[in-house]
Amino acid sequence: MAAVDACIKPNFFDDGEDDDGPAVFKRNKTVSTRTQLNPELKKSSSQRNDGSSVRSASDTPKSQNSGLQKGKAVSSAKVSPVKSNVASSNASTSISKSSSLQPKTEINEEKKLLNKHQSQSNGDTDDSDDDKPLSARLATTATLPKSQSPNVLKGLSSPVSRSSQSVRTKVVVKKSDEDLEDDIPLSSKFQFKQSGGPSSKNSYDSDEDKPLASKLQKNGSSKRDNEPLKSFKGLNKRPLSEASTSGQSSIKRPKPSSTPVPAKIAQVTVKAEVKTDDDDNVPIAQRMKKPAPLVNKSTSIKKSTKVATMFAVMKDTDYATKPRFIENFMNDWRQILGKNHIIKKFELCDFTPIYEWHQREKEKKKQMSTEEKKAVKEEKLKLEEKYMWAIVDGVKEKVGNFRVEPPGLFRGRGEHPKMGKLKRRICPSDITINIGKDAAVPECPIPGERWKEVKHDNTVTWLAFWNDPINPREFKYVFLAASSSLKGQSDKEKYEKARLLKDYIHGIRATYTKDFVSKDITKRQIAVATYLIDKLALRAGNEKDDDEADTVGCCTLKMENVTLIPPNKLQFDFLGKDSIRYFNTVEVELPVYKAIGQFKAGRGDGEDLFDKLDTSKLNAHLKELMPGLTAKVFRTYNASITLDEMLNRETKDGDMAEKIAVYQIANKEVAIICNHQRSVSKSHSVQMSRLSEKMDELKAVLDELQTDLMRAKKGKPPLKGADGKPKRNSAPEALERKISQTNAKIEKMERDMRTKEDLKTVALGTSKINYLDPRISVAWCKRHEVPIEKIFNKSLLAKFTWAMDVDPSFRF
DNA sequence: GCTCTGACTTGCTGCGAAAGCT
DNA sequence: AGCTTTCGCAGCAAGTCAGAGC
Repeated sequence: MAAVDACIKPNFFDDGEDDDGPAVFKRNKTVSTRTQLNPELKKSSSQRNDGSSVRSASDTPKSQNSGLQKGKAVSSAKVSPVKSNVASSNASTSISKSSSLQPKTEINEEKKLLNKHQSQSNGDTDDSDDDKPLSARLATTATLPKSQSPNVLKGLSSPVSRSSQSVRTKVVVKKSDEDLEDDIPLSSKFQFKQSGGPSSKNSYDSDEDKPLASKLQKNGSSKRDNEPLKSFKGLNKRPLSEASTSGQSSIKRPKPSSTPVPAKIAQVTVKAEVKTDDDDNVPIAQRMKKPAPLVNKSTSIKKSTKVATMFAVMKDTDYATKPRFIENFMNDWRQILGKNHIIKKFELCDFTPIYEWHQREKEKKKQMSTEEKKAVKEEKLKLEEKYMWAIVDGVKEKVGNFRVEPPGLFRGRGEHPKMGKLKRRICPSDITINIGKDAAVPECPIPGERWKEVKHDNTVTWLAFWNDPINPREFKYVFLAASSSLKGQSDKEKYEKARLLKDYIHGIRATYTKDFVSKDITKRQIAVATYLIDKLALRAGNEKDDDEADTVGCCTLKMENVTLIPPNKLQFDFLGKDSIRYFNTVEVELPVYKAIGQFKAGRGDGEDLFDKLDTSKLNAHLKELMPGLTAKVFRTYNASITLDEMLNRETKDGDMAEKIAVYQIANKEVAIICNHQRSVSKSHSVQMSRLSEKMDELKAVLDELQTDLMRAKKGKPPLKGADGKPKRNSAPEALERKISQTNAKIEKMERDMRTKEDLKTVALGTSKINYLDPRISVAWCKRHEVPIEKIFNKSLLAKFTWAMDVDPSFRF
């Protein structure tokens, strides 16, 4: 495995039996990762970090395969958001990641990064590597010395994005452009240049069936009361600012594959325009190195095509019809096309051919035999195995997502101002890795590139991070998997804290009840906000920037989000996290109702309901009431206590199915409290009508049986069946039996239909994963002899290994 | 005391596989 | 066996919240 440090690898693979199991790593260490849990630790670490200096190119450990690298002045120069720095000096070779909090931790980790950025001069082949593991790409493309077998990837889908496959066509690539090109159907590239036919005008907006269209909508609708969705105003608060920044690199997301398809962009001919500066996203050092602008017509075309493909594959989604998405996409695409390109207007582009090509590719993939699929999967797994594990304090732990995100168009949720922008490719030089001090630095898989930085910070849990290309002030991290003991430990701490709230909750409620009428308006607001968070499980509601979707939480509720309904009801209507609508009318205590009335008095829409409050003030106050208490603890507490109480109240001595139904009802209750919604499946209505048809049939059968029964009792023969054929005589007892069976069927079907309808917008999984103390479920299963597998799937079992040995008498 | 940064948790969706149904 | 529905999971967006920095 190319990328891995020799000494690391053995550890990873040799002891492998437990590799895939939900191995339980028992460790005693309890240091917590989170700052809050261990303030001291954190503090010191940060201090330390600050003190350290930023590594400059020269500091980098030679161990990185830098031989080749062009020492780019690295990122240091560029804004690295990272405040810290590397412990460079000591850099000696060690890099393994450290994540553990313990001093001696050493995590070895292997990481793969995908970028290719500069395919070294050989430049050719840049076939859609997006989906290949980096190393594989290298192998194929170039010089990677120890790389794995060259064509391993054939036919594989990209590690980056699972569903797509890449085009293996060869393309001449020049360095900086590569990014965009991977995966674009070659032919489409060609097409680009040719002038597209007369094409229909914008088939684009016309023909789509927008399956997604309804999502927002439905999300919006409240499941609690089926109220029609109101429309929310979009936010366009911000004019696509940095188009320039983004424009730079390329991207692509779809990955398709083999067959080149002539995708044409309708009436437009794409001109290959030479864009000299299109290597914006190329590390400076590399650019310098670049012999000359290799960018030429063809690369530019490829790039453009890639970007077009990214859009084309989204043609049948809701995004493709959103003006903001289109505008952002066009702005970024234009940057790639260049100023003088003939493509100017979105409306004149026909993305259909690319879209259709993509559909064909998907279909092809679907048609593969089971064996072929299996083989591909195994192959992929083999290639990725080395990136899947880290050694933390000597224990092999599973790594969470070890892939960087492939280039693509940003799909924000709700009315996100940046939707449609190009998400550029992430390169090694974007990535900071964190490994044990003594661990060997994982080899940078791309010749000529190097990691942005190698750190040895054992006070944090991340293994690697890079800046989010859409919002460079933010980061994307690689963490250990949910099943790791590190995560399990913090999960457990989370639930322990929520349990602690049980001991304080009465006092807290008494306090806020008293403060509903406090003279101090801040106090009153804190009291009311806490009440809402407690009673309605609202989120805290941090402030948001204008370049994010316009959503709110408790502290950021606006005047118009809460309506007073006399005598003492409040109607909430707002978009919360992920732009999911929260619509709920609740009866509240009169003092709360009055207080809200006061807060609203004399103020208008757009203003904050809690103008004296923000999340830090609120949390600071909560902390005075209970150590470590913050707003989100209430959600965990209320979810878990609800499950615990419902399970214990409702479980009867029934059969297994009944017990599980009890669990599901409780789970549903929690999901509703937390407002966990899902979009209605596209086929929901079809499925429902199918069920009702069946129901009608059953009822008809029932009627017929009843008639027959009546006649049989009178000694008459049954009437002819619906098909006109005569039926056999049946004894009344037999008919009665059939009737009761049919009734049972009808009842069951009615139940199923109700449940289906009921749950069509309710997502049960989120609460199970994040809010329900697994010990409640495990203990309940033990008490009622329900196999835990009926409640938790494989990954939840792995995630909750820490909870499995709980005592059956455990109560939250 | 406020803003910004950084780290980590929470959340929904889409896709492919498994399970269920006819 | 073939089709439909559900399940499981990866992907990645979007929250929360602590602490640094000004």
